[in-house]
Amino acid sequence: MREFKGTSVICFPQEYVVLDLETTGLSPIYDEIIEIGALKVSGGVQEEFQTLIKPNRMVSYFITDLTGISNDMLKNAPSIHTVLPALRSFIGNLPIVAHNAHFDINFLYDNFQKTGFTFSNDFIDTLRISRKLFPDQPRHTLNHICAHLSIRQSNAHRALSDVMTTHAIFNQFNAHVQSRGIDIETLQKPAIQKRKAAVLPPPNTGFDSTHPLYHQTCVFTGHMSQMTRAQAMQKIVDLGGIVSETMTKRVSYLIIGDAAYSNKFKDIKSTKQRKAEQMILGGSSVKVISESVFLEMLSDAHDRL
DNA sequence: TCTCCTCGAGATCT
DNA sequence: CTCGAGGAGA
Repeated sequence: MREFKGTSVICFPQEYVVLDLETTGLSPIYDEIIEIGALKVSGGVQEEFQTLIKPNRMVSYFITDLTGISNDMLKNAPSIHTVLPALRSFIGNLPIVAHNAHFDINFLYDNFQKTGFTFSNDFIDTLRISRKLFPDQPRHTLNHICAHLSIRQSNAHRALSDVMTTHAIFNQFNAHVQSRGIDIETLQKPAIQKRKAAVLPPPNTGFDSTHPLYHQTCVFTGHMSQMTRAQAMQKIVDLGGIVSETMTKRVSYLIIGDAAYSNKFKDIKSTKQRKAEQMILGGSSVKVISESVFLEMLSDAHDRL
């Protein structure tokens, strides 16, 4: 489905089309476009595209309330089929800039396809860029970004107005990247995956030397159901224990998460568990325990406090 | 240590 | 959809 859909890219090209749609709802399959707004930036010149579109069914009160677009306003508007050819030539092969671009791209793709046009333009999603540039921001809606960057919005939820807002955001993102010398390539690539869960030093120095985990080396396998692996590691460190990544002869406990494996690996033991069983056959005293038994050992520590 | 895969959580558009 | 976590295998 949507075999020829373009790629989501992160870049700040010289030429592009900022675009926004108003629709009868969120579903590209069941809902229809009622307004198109676009701004083409090409060769240092800006050109606007704006039109209302008459859908085949009524616009709900919710949408009229949200956008200010009423059925009466759409009464004499052109149908989508008469608008699409002009939009297609307006856009050309330029990349599309939009906020939550998949929403607009999917609507356009489906409508273009029905009308016999191809649409495989790449697209630049300001939502995605915002999350990359400002990961500490709690939200990345158009409204939140505007407040954060001190951008003034006018007539929100009308297509061309939102286009201008998105364009202002896009320009500020560009300036932010330029001024800080942020490498676009590193933005485009997925973030570097952390291999190890971060574990902080224990808060206390006086450990309970009688606790069963004290000075014991522990290894995890499988998904924990009651807490994250990082939290479990922290518990062990806080009790004076040691966390290891690999099964070696100095490991005392292998802790198996209770959460189910994916269907594909159901009933298949992890390599860590097989290694532990081999070691036990060879005379090792490593103990293989379930997550629930591990949790009991932790609560045992609470009883002593 | 590295790459590839799967899964779940969380978020945005009208 | 995007991303991070975690497992598997080399």
